[in-house]
Amino acid sequence: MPAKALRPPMRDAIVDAAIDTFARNPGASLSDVAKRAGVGRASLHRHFPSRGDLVTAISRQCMDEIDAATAAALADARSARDRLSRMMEAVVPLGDRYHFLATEAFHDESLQARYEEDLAWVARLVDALKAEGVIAPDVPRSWAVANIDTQVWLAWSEVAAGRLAPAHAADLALRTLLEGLGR
Amino acid sequence: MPAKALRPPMRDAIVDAAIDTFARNPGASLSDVAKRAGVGRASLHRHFPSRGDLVTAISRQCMDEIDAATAAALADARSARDRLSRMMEAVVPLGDRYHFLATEAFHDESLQARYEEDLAWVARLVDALKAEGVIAPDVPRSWAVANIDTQVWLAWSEVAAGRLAPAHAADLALRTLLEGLGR
DNA sequence: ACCGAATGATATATTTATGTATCAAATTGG
DNA sequence: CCAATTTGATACATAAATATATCATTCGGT
Repeated sequence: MPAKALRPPMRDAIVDAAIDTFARNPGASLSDVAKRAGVGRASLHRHFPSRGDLVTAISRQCMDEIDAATAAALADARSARDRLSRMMEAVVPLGDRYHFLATEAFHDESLQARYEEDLAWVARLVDALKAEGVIAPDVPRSWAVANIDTQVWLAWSEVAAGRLAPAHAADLALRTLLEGLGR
Repeated sequence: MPAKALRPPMRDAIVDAAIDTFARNPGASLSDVAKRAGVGRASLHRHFPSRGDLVTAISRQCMDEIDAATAAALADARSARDRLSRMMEAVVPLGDRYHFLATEAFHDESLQARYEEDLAWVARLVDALKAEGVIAPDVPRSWAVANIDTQVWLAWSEVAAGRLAPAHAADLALRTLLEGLGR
């Protein structure tokens, strides 16, 4: 009877379109975003007075989605390797979100802090993977972290380009990380 | 006595500065480029009437440098694996150039064709690596190509950030491609 | 020292993106 | 069906980047 949010508000459509647009072209104009969202530019400004407001909203949304997806995926992981595997599977479909955060310079202080927490989480995951012998000890931590980021984005790109199925892409990304392309 | 080109012309300084600037921020303004090159913005417009002219000049320069570096490095390579290894070592120091080309949409037709040739070269290299058993047969060609591109850029980034020495970065990139981070 | 070319600084015009205001039309909720 | 809100279209203002033109100064070659 309450029937809250029966119709997803225009705000969400704009945010989705903006993520999509900015992932492909970080310098895209607000007209581009409005066009992709199928709304007038004026309406966009009603929901997000300035470009910065939109970017902040996007950032928060991306973090929310990624945090939620990983939290669910990691619920009953039993090892670091398991956590990596589940994380990749969960995050690859959100690769555009992930990439947006990775290339965005945050103006909002709380978002900045939250993002750095996520980075630190990956760094700790890498350490745990080393402790389990999954990642070699002589691989620099920064190299491993950068590669995890990259493989997620790469996998998403291949899916978005229609060259790979989501599950296959995530599998290839994980395999490339842990065993390379060899054999 | 001819003493041609004793002092590198300002044109080269601008191109170098532009590559550097655009690699870090694709949306940088011409003022940024001029500042980094240490020249006036008016002088920049004398050598490159429009932004497009500058971008085209950069693209050509990047391709020239990369083609020259790889041609030299591949002179006496005896296997596909050898070609990959030498190519990576040669190209990682030019990673900013490489990445610029990979993210640039060419307006010039001849540059577009030349770039696609380079892409096709990498694709053939991947096929040869498969034939040698260096790359597994079930790895999609597009995945391998994308990973080679990415590892070059990643290695350069780590070098540029001062986290890795050039030789170490190229080695890690090659190893990550062929064996992953594992063991 | 002189001359010509190239440069930097400055001014100005043009374009593009951004942001604001207004209003008629459409959609929603009652 | 009606009223209130929301939307899209339009017009307008502002800011930033781009592009062009001018001129005094500097630099290199002679």
